[in-house]
Amino acid sequence: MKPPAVRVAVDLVIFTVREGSLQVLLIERGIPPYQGQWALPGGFVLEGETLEDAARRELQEETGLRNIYLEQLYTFGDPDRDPRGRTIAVAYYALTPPAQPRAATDAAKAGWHPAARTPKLAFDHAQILKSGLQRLRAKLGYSTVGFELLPKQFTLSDLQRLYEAILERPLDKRNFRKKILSLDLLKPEGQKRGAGASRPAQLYSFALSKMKILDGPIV
Amino acid sequence: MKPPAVRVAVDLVIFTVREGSLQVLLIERGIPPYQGQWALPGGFVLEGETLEDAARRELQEETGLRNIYLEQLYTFGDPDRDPRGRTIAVAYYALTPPAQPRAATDAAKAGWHPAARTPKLAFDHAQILKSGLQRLRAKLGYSTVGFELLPKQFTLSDLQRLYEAILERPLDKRNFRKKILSLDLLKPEGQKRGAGASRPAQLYSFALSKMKILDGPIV
DNA sequence: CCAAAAGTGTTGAAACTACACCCATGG
DNA sequence: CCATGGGTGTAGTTTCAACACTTTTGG
Repeated sequence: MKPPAVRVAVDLVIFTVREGSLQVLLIERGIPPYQGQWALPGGFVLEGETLEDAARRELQEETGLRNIYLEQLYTFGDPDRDPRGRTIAVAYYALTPPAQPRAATDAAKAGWHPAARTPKLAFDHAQILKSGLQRLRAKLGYSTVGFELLPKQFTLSDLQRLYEAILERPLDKRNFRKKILSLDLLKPEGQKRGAGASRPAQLYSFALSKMKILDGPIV
Repeated sequence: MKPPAVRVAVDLVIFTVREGSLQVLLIERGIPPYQGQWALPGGFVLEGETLEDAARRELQEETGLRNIYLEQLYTFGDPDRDPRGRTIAVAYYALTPPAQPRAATDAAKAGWHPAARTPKLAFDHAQILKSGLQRLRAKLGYSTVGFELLPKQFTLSDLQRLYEAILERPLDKRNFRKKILSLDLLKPEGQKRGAGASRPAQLYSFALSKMKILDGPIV
């Protein structure tokens, strides 16, 4: 028996935190199969491209996002996951600060949806999204991935709200701040956040340029 | 540009702990490319097969091992990773108690090698092995994967030696035993291990049928 | 002066680390 | 009786969880 030829796609679980909830970018499919249904952005791996190259190209083509955090998640290869024929999907997840996704090149609608309550998804994308969620939540607890969802400058309250939105549980303010500051990962900047009638908050930026796996738990 | 057809392989990082060290199963390649070099066992995914099916089939064909712990690791897809043409490899890792690998069906030599010092490996298998090692070490710390490397009955010293072999550092005997027993994962069996001129050790078996992610760290 | 969010310490409980001796057995 | 590995407890330290009031600002 000789190896069958297979198509290989990359699918992207792109997360952001907006309006107090974790959201995921979905595309409304313009063509069959699953025409009119929502799906994760993705596309086929081309000749001469690494898997990560393909993921970054799709990211750029479908959303305009570039230079954001990207990590391979899992590979889905059930023989009947795509009605058009054998296709395996290498899933990646990506994290971005809140941003307006550019319309996809093929004019399909793209938009943010709460990750906990999406519309019905095409293919096995519900399962892919679920793994993305699991991974993000787990990694939030022992790495600095969370910082990839914030703009360059942010307050400790911003960071805490982000953790609370993703983990879907409240965190103790004093303990959270103590823990984060003790990690020595943040550089204080100038004051701001005069927004609203309240005391302005210290702005910080992330001291590291790359995601880091920590020795102990954050939360 | 239309999607190119690609071949999809599964490669297996099969670990065991033997003679006090973590070892990995390697096959000596009988055919080009990399003829005569050592490689991870693996093979192509066939029609109608899920990825995990393919991995279990290869496991069985190449080593005779069945029903052992198997988990997807990472997918490697660099365009030039196989000189024969575009091939992506979905890597799995597997854990087995010490066992004699059956000769592979194609009569290639198969054998255990210390995971820390293997001969030069074919393809990008050194990189695949490295991810397998990383994952195993990480997962040892917060899950029960370690138990998959032991026979049905074992002593606490067996378990501790296993942890020490994989992590390559000594652990405190009293703290280790306290921690493991407090997890309430082990069922005591009848005495034994009269082997040698020393006090016989309590035998235990693993109380769970599946690998479990724990709430806190083991080590 | 009021509303809103920022900022700040302490205390009791739990978990972790380091550490040394006696026990049961076979030869 | 000796060598070998099995088995056991405590004390000091660190980490964690719970908890409430004061500060700064804009309106």
